[in-house]
Amino acid sequence: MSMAMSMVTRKITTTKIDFMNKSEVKVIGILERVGGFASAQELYQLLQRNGESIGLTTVYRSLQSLVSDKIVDQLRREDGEAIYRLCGDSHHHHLVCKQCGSTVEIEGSAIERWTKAMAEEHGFREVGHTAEIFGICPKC
Amino acid sequence: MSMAMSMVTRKITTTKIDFMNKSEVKVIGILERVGGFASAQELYQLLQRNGESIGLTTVYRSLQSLVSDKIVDQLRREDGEAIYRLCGDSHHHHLVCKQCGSTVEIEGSAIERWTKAMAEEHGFREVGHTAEIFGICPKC
DNA sequence: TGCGAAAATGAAAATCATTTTCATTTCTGA
DNA sequence: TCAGAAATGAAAATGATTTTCATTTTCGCA
Ligand SMILES: [Zn+2]
Ligand SMILES: [Zn+2]
Ligand SMILES: [Zn+2]
Ligand SMILES: [Zn+2]
Repeated sequence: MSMAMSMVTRKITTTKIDFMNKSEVKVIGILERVGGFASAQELYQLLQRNGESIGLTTVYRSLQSLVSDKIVDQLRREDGEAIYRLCGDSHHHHLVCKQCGSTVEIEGSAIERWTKAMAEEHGFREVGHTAEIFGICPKC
Repeated sequence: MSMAMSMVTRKITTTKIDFMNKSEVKVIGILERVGGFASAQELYQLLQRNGESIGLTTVYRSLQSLVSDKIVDQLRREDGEAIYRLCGDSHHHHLVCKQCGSTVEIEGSAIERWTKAMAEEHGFREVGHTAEIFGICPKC
């Protein structure tokens, strides 16, 4: 559907290696710096602050393309806004303070196993998950 | 509407009914008829077709209220639209098909323990959590 | 090197779910 | 009965995302 995608599809006939266009490289660059999830709007603002010349439309288009090429993961915040991150960033979860908003990244090997087990038990494939813990931190 | 009546009769055994207004009862009635997830817009249209007099704003307001009372579950479709469904009383999580939207309620004792352990480890109190699994179901 | 086609870009408009505003109606309890 | 509170919904506002479309850039090839 997207131009970038059809281009990739066509050129991939022999190898998986292909180039991305300028905008996609910029988006990947900022995602790298962010190191985790960010929304399209946030990425756009970060790029602006970094002095990059790129339009919001193009940020959205690049993200779409990167997602459909499996280079970027797309999830949803609780309010429905889409958030993106580079595939391969280490997977983790969050412990968030309801009061002050401070966040702790936590490892979730237990939850990873639980997810896998539940999915298998019900015959689901291509499984992903979300898990966040909310509470009140020691300081609050 | 007979559907709503049966609902009222059933819910009277709980304390929840005492805090529900007319619109919330209507919304619960249509959710019962739907029997699964539906968006606010869809519920509104169904209510209209059923000849119910209720505004879209009120549907949204009722859903918000029911969600915060833990009577209704709120999830997100892949496109970010919120979807709702009547929820069992006990705490549970969901296994949702990305393709057809079918859902399975799952027990999460493992994840409950994980949550508690993580919270304790970091000194958090008054802890709650969210956890959903997304994948493709056997039928799809 | 130059040209025409294809791809990329982004500003502005459109879309669409959701929220807010606010005036009106309905309910409640003394 | 009546004043204040709660509920309602139409219309406007919001905000993310998509679409449109005119312009610019890149690419393939002679
Ligand atoms: Zn705190
Ligand atoms: Zn995980
Ligand atoms: Zn399915
Ligand atoms: Zn749980």
